[in-house]
Amino acid sequence: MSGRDDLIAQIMETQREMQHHFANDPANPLFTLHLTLPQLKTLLLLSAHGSIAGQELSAAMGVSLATMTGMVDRLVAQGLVTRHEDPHDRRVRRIELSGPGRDLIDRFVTAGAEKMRRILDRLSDDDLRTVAHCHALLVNAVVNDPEPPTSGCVGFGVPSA
Amino acid sequence: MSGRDDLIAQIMETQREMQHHFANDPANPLFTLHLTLPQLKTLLLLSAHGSIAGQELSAAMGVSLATMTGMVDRLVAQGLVTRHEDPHDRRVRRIELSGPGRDLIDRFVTAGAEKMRRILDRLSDDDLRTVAHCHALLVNAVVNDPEPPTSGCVGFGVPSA
DNA sequence: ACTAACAGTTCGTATGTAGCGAAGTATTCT
DNA sequence: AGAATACTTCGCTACATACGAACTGTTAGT
Repeated sequence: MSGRDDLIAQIMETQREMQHHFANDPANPLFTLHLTLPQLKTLLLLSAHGSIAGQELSAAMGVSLATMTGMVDRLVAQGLVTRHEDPHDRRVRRIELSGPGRDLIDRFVTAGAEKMRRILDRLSDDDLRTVAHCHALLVNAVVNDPEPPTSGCVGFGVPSA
Repeated sequence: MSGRDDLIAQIMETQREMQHHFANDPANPLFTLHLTLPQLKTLLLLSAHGSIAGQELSAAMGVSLATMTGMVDRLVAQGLVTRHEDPHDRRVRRIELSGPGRDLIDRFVTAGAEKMRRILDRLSDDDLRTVAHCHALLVNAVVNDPEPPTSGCVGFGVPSA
């Protein structure tokens, strides 16, 4: 095993440790979320796609159009999504996150930010620069990852720098 | 605004960008999970506590004991948790994650690890050392955070590094 | 203009889960 | 022995997901 492999293994292990630490935190929003998993999946899909047609959304969710209608009805009722007629084809309904829906997903996805900020506040100037440098190089690599995102497993074991 | 504040704001923003990137990934396990949110909450609680008594678990979940019995029944039926009589008090049932339950939670919490590994594989030796150093200092800060974990919001916007 | 295809909604049906309180059973404590 | 405790079962309610069939409105093709 090379030094590189050791370093990578070490990084992966510390990453894993941190992820578990956060997942187990009672402040994890999963502990207070008042949605069902299919609803959360829907909101995440909308977050990824922006505006999407009903047909596409039901296909992406893997359910029938009739089921999707009911689900969107309930999300609309909660004010988390909006539904509009497509300007180019009046048969089509375009669905997207509402402001509150976007806020909820953002808070959910970026959970832990306050704790992270607190930790950054306590770093020395040098360490802070190291972290900033590290983040900069990793965000570039993550966002520009040439592999199709089907090969990895993602979730709120969301790795970051 | 000081240079430190700028650095911190920059880190938080790149962090947020990465977290959204991963959350939107179709490989996010939230898109394929066949559990309900209360079930997932239960599993995460068990992950945090190890072995826990039925009464404690129902209190932590904020539901009645009768409800918790049903929920644990269904998780036992899925092979994700085990239930045993407490050796010190035969009235008490101790519940804990089974092997498969532990695997599922680990995979869930550390989702994205494969993509992360791929990215690390492509870093230069110098950059890899930077990331390792950064991880080392942050994991220490995260795990030893003196603040009670009630003040922050956590989830799979799980910051790392 | 007419017809077929398409997108979405409504309706009826089925299933599963969460949630409760009351009653029952087994165990522990006084 | 009796009271308190921990859990389970039962009966009930509510909600959400999921489906296919039928329906309505719109678009595209002839």
